[in-house]
Amino acid sequence: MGKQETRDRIVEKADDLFYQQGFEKTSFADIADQVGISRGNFYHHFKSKDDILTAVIDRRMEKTKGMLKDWERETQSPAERIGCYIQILIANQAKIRLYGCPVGTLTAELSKLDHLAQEDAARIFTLFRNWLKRQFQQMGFTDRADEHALHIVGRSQGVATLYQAYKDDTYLNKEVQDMKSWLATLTA
Amino acid sequence: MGKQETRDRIVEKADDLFYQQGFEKTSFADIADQVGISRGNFYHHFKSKDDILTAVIDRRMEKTKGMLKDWERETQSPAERIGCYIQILIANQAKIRLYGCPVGTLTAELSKLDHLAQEDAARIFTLFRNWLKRQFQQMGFTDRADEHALHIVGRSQGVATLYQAYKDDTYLNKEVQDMKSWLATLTA
DNA sequence: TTTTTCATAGGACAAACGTCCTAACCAAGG
DNA sequence: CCTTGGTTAGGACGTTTGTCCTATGAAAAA
Repeated sequence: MGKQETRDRIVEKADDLFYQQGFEKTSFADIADQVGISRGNFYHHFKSKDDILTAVIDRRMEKTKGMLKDWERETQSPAERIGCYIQILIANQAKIRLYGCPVGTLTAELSKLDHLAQEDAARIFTLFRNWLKRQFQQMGFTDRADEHALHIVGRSQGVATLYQAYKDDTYLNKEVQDMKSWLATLTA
Repeated sequence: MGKQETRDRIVEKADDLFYQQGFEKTSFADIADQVGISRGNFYHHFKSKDDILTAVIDRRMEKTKGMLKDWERETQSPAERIGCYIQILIANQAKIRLYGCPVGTLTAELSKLDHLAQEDAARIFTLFRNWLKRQFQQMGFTDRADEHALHIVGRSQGVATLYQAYKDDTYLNKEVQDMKSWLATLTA
């Protein structure tokens, strides 16, 4: 197997495990089991666990960029695009129920560990933030575009956290609806 | 030193460390160093690490109950009491900046670990939820009291998460103000 | 004073951790 | 064919983990 392929599979499985178990809890043995390679072989691809974390964050960045591009292609208006963002809570409902928001839980964990990569993880938030900001700007909100962007990112985070805690579908749907109403009244 | 005193000091320090570093990351050695006792001595007070976690959650429950009682004593109206809750974000600003919300981050971590105590941790949320619900009921919201309670708990969570990620004081203040405005329009 | 109780220290224990080394393997190039 | 380059498996390493055992010391009970 080529080097790149193995590397990609390591990053993919590490990504899943970091999300499902947390970074600290996930060991090389866990990742090796999932990928199907030996423990010692890791250091031919990554020089440390932190190195894998960096690769995982890069991967999430790229995947997020791709998703945002997809949304732009699939929609007609900026308001509709913001709707796509709000809708992730529903689209990823099953995973959020178990593991929370991948971005929020990782930044929180890395922040506690005082890990250097915390800022990198927060950049995924920034990706959404700036993209949403652009949508609000296109809607005509020149001054408060960034403020609105942060607002719905924050609210989504809160909903994800509480949904993970309570696993209450009614709450999730209600809040998603509420955010969409907020967006609608903003437009009007 | 009496048994109860040592036990209390262990729980107190463990509480801090679980908050600051996370449960998984915190070892017996960490706690022992903070308390100033030997590692082996732990098992005279707790039979496992999970046992300490249970004690820490109990402690947080009691402290939360005390805080809610304080708020009831210090205030005149239910709306003012809800204001106290919103204000925690400001009161605990310095800690939230570094470690996030103690309740939200713990439940998220335990949920990923598939830990039995996850439900116990979520009960601290319920403490706030039911208390807020009662305040909303006293304000006259009979039907939507619980809904409103969950709403502001969720929003606070989101603000805490994003504040921990960005450490942006302007955002924090803006969102706190926004929640207070929401409360005010609800009253009107 | 002698005896008993019990909180404590310190180390043993196996397992797991991240890291590193080396020998075997296999495909491509000569 | 043989040689080379790089991917791989497997295990060694020192450390740290949660857990447990035992001897010590001091205070309380006799």
